[in-house]
Amino acid sequence: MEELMAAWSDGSEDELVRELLDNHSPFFVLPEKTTEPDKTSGLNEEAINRLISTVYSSPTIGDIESALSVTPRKNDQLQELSQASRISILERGLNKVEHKYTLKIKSFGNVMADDGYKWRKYGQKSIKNSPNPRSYYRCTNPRCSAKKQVERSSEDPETLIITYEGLHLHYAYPYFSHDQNQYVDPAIKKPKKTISEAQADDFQQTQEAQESPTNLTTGPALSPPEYREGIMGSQGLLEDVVPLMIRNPPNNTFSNSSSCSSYRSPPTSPSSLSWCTSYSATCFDIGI
DNA sequence: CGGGTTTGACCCGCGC
DNA sequence: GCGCGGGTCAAACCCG
Repeated sequence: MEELMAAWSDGSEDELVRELLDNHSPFFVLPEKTTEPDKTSGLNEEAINRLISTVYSSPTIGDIESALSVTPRKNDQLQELSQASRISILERGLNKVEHKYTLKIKSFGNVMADDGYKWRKYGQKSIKNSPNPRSYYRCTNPRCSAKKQVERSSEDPETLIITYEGLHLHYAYPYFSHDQNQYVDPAIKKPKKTISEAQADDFQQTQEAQESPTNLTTGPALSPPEYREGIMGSQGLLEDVVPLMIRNPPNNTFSNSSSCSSYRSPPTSPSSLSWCTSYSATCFDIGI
């Protein structure tokens, strides 16, 4: 496992750039061209360069904020919710420390915060001087090294502190779902309930996660049912997040977080870039 | 049964 | 060297 982790953190940028330059790659949708009927002809040099530079640069708070300020939705209800969520996100502060992003959010009522990714809990530790433990999660996709830590603020028990590490912009919570069944494409098999339900005692943060990452795109036209059928079948969704998400410093100091975008499984999909995204929700269960 | 959680052990870096 | 704290592992456990 270690080896694997190490392995996929090498040469990721090259991989990415190659992918970016591939006009036919289904995994990248350039921000301005997403609505273009014919994607293959829609890529221009400028856009490519922009993406490439994006890949090679670190994300900034500004990037995230601007991403969050996009309103790609036509769905009124969601839009409304999103708006509120976005505001609350930005107000509460998103911080970047080193290569980690920390997000503080309030757990308003039974609103559940969900980032649309499926996480697996792999540890929990009690924190010194705090009654609340910290939970450790990692992306369920074995190819993804994205991790997050969730803990409750000691000052304000209502506030959750989520620290994201690794790719996939897990550090940005674009939208929060209030309603269980938003965006559940009937054609899509409903994801099984996860983690959350089982233990979302505190915040009852249960819900599907269909909506979130999609909205991160700076592009105008990505809609939620990007979650095409085939949970494992579709590896996609990179288009959901790629403009912001895939950013690694060129040097190796950040190596351990380049995984998602770099690893390729030889025989299967040529571009297993971000299918880390699953639509199953994850909730914050911060200990009990 | 398979997948996810619990939870104590283990590892490792750091300060003394 | 030692203790401490944060992070991870992994076996046991739980649950649909």
